Amino acid sequence: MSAREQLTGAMAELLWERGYAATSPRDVMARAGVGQGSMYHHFSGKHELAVEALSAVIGDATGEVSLLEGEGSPLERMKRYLSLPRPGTQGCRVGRMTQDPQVVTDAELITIVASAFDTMLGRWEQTIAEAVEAGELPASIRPADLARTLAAVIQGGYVLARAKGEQGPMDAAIRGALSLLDAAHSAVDADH
Amino acid sequence: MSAREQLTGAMAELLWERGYAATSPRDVMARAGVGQGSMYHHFSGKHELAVEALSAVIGDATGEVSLLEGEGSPLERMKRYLSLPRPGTQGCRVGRMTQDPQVVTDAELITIVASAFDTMLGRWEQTIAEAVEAGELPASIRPADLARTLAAVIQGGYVLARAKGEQGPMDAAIRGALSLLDAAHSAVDADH
DNA sequence: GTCTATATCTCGATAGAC
DNA sequence: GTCTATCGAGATATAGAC
Repeated sequence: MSAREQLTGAMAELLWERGYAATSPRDVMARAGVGQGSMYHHFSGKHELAVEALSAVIGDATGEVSLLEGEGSPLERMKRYLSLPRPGTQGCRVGRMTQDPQVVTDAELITIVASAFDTMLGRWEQTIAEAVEAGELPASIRPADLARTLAAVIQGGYVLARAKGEQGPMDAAIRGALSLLDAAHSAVDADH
Repeated sequence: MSAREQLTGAMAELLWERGYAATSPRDVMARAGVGQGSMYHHFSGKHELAVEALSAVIGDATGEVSLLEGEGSPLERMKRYLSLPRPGTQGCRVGRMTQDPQVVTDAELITIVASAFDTMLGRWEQTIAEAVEAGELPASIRPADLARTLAAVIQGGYVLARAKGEQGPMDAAIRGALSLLDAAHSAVDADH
């Protein structure tokens, strides 16, 4: 593997483990097993390295959201995506960035994060709209709102899990959301 | 105001604006308008100053949760607390800490954060249980799960708002949660 | 392309004058 | 109690040999 790939891979790992501000170029080079000269040959500095690493991470994460477009009814797909295993105590590799002061004030980095969320929210919105049209959820549900609610449950689940240092709160938050969706589904049936 | 109070106040502000790791003793002293000698006279260092500042912040936040115990039916109280104004783009002063690598590895700080969430989740759980008993929510709802779901919506709302740099996603996430609660409420009516 | 050596700054803390 | 001076370490980057 080339030094460049070693560096972006190490940066991606460290962004997840420690965030951007807390990761030094020295940390990245040590984990990549590469000298300082290599790093500054391939990248202008920490910022550029993070841009490339974060873009790769977000490519993976965006791929996972395609589970919202697979087989099954819209509501089944929503529940399936919510139920994906998520390592709560490690935090979300994307959402984590929004709490890093150096990321939020870095126009290029925060734009990458924002557009990743836009993509995800767009898929959520579409699937929820399909569920409403199919009569699986009440017409009172606004897809744009519920998309943000469900994305927030996942992001907030990471926060609660990290606060406790346990997986439990993440799983509980998801279960609660599934039970609300089931209840909402019952409500639409009752109207028919 | 005493130098000590200036220092804890300044630290509380900076913890919110920048987090713990990104706040240096120098920053705190500058904002407090106090010299280095004063700071190390009153506190052993950055850690102890943060413990005192964070404890004060959490005292305030915990007081706000008492809205879950005021007047009105359980479901009304839940919706009222969810609807409190929250400055999304600034982030949650408590939840923010969980993404800071220096906080998570500091046993005393993360314990303060964890116990704050425990207090809040306990009040949520009790109010939800009351709503189920009162027939405002279906019996299929597990209070411990839904408590974490609704806390996660708020925490996740902050994440989405910071990603976009806008208040909108926070408000949308709350609206979506309220609409799910309303739908769940309709479902229990239908069963009677 | 990759390395080591070095420069400059800031961090978090200590020393000691007043 | 409050100040300034200073320390040792690490962050981020540059210089220049190979």
